Amino acid sequence: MPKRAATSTRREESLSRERIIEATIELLDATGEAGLTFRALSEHLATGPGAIYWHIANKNELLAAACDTVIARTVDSTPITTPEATIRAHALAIYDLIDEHPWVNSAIMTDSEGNSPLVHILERIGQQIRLLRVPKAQQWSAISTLVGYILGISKQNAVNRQFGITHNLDRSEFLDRIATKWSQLDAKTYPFTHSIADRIRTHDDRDDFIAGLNLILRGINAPAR
Amino acid sequence: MPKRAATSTRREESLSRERIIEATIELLDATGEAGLTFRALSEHLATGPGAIYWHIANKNELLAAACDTVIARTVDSTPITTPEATIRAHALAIYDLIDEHPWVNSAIMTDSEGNSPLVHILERIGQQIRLLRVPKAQQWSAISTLVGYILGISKQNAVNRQFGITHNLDRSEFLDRIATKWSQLDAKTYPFTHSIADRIRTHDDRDDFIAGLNLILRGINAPAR
DNA sequence: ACCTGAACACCGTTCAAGT
DNA sequence: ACCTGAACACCGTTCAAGT
Repeated sequence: MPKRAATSTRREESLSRERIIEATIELLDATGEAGLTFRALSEHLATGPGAIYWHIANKNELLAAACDTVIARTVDSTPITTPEATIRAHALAIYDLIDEHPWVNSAIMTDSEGNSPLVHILERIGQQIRLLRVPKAQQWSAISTLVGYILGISKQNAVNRQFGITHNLDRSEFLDRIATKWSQLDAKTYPFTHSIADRIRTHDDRDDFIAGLNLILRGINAPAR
Repeated sequence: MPKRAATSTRREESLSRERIIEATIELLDATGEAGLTFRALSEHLATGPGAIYWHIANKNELLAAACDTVIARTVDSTPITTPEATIRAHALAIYDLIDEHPWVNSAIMTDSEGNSPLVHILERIGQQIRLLRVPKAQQWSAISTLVGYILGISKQNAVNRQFGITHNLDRSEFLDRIATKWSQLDAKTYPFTHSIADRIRTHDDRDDFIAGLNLILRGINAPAR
């Protein structure tokens, strides 16, 4: 790591894969996924759009590499305590990461030059599954369910939030509209949706995420029937 | 429903929202999400790209409407038996639907002209949650976890499968490459990933999906600690 | 009222030409 | 070896003009 105290962008530095990825992350955070264009990125790097192709194969690889960098940073900086608490902490860290950087969504399952962002998550949570003394035969379903749940919910949450932002909707107003719509549904054909219409107004997505996580952890710990 | 025995496309019929959506579904199934362009669609309908805008606001609405149609059909044609079996049946039906029509992925959370595809799923599964005698206070977390899990995993599965198809990878070959990559990781820093490298070779995504579903259902039925 | 299709303002990617 | 930027083959969307 030869980089040191590079607070702002320096133009004199030559192009490099690392520098391109750093600029990509900045651009994605600043302008969102739609804002990442080769023209904007090359302008940010004070070069031409073609120059980037010397270091990176295409847009997919660019996104994947940015994603991998950001996931690794998050996992590495989340503390390890007791198994269940560590799983919760990592789950929430990833949830919050994707919430703040919704573009991570699109690239988390792809891999850039061989190693996928997924492995960082898999490893950390897998180690805790072992510590919970889950029998070897059930470790796979435990880990695949957990990781699938964490990524699945986090992704959806990010998409929803982003949708709200791009259509600049006020959250409570938005939920209110759904609640109203649901309570206007025919109570005979939609009795359940009707009955929980009010509940959606006060719900918190992050709390729901934790509740589901607890449900799964309870299932992992419960004796098989 | 005035349509009857319209086996192939008829040009004489005038344009309509319904006809456009039907053509959209056909085009999406035939050529995938990338294949849905206004130019291709208008050609399919023997008209110009501008004509579609008379009936539909934009591409988002087009996708949302196609998605809603296809979800409603699936939910309506899945049988209702015992609560747990019905939840499983619907979960799998949606899993398979998204697997077969991966484009559903992009639109399932949006809504077209007021009603979201989500409501169909919510209602059916919610009714079964009630029949399981889940206390009122826990119904919300149960339904949001279940629906979140079902959609989350199904979506990821569809993305993965689609990735495999567009890069035309042989599945077992692809898994083999991941397994090899994982087993080549440093066993000290990646002990867990290392240990399950073999497991990934034989795993079945649909089985994992069911296993996770069972874990959640077990958690829903288990007594709170 | 409904449809047409040229035109506009963008994309990702390529590639001859430069240094 | 690395960079430039014009050019290519596309997009979604608009809108004057037609019927």
